Amino acid sequence: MGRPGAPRGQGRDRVVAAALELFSERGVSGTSLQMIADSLGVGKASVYYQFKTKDDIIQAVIAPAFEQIRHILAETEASPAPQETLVASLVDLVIAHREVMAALSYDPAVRRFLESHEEASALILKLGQTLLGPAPAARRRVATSMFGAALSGVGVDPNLADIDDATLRRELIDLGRTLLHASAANQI
Amino acid sequence: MGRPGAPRGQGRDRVVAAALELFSERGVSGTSLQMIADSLGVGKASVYYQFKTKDDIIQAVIAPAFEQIRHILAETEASPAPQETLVASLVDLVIAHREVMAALSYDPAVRRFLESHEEASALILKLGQTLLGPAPAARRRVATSMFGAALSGVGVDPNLADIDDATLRRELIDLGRTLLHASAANQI
DNA sequence: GTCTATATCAGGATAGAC
DNA sequence: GTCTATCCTGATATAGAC
Repeated sequence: MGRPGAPRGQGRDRVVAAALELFSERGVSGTSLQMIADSLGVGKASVYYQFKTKDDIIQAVIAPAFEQIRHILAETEASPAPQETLVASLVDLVIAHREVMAALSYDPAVRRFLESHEEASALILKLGQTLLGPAPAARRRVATSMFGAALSGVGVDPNLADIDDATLRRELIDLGRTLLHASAANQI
Repeated sequence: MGRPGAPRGQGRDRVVAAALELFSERGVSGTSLQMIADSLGVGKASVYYQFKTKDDIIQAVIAPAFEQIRHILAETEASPAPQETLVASLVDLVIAHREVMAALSYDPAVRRFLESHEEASALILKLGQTLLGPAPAARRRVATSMFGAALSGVGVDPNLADIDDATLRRELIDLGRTLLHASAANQI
C-alpha cells in the first residue's frame, strides 16, 4: 500500500495533530502514546515508527511556535521601538498557536523538556529581557510577569473560546499595552 | 515510641508540607508517593497510613486556600463595592498561598480533581462572575481572564521570587485595578 | 507502515509483621 | 506508626511477523 516515493511527512503530521489535541485536553503527562495511537486508529508501535520517543513528539508539537519566536526576536532586534512591536508580535504568536500555548505553557513535562534544551530557554529569556528593558523596577517586573502569564492564560481559558481571533488580538494588545505603560519608567 | 496521647496531626502536616514542596517543583502528576515518602525519610506505606489516596493529599494541600476563598466570597457579597474589594482580596489570597498557586493552578491532575468536586468548581465560577459583573463585553472578559491568569502566574514566576510580599501585593493590586478599570463599562 | 506480543519499569494501593 | 513485600495496572519502548 501507499505508492512508493513521495511519503512526505504525512504520518508524522497526523501524529503531531493528534498529540496536540490530546495534550491540550489532558496535558502532556496525562497523555499516553496509547491514547495517541487510539485516536489515530493505529497501534502503539506505529507511533513509535514515526517518533523514537515521546520527547520527540513534544518537540515536534512545539517546534512551529519556537520557529515563530526566533523570527519575532530577529524582527524585534531590528526594530527602533522593540518593546512596542514585541507586544503585538507576542499576541500574534499566542493567537496563532492558541492550542499549543494552552496545552504546554505550564505543563511540568514541557518545562523539564525546555530546561534540557538550552537554546529554547535562551530564546524565552531573551524575550523577557527585551520586554523588561534595562534595570527594571519592581513594578515593571511585576507588570511584565503579569503580561506573560496573561498571554498564556487566555489560551487556557475556555470561557474565552467563543471570542474570535481578531477581537481577542485587539483587546490583548490594547490591554497589554495599558498594563506595560502603567509600569514604564518613562511613561507619558 | 512517641509518647502516648497527643498525636495531633503532626504526621499529616509533615506529609502535606513535603507534598506541597514537591508539587511546586515537579507538578502533581510528576510527584509520586515514593518521592513524598523519600523526602520524609519513611516508606510509602507510612504515607498511606496518613492518607488513604493521593487525591486526599491533594485535597489537604489545597484546603487552606479554598477555606480562604469561601471567606472572601462571604465578605464580598456583604460589600457595597464587591469588585473593588475582591481585587484586593484575591491578591491577598495569592500572596498568602503563593506556593500552592504556583504548584496547582494549571496542573491537569488538579483540574480533574476540581471538576469532580462540584463545590470547589462552583466557588471559582462565582469568583469569576463577580469580577466580570453583569453582561460583560468582550473587552471586559479578556481583561478579567488576563487578571486571573496573572494572579496565578506571578506565583509561578521564579523571576519574582526576590520581591517581598508587601511590594508584590501593592503592585498587583494597582496593576490589576488598572487592567480592570481599562475595561469597565462605567469607567471614569 | 502497521500489527501482535512482550520486556521492563514505575505508579498507586494493600496486607501483614514488628 | 513504620516497615517489607507484593499485587495490579498502565506507561514507555522494542522485536519481529505480515
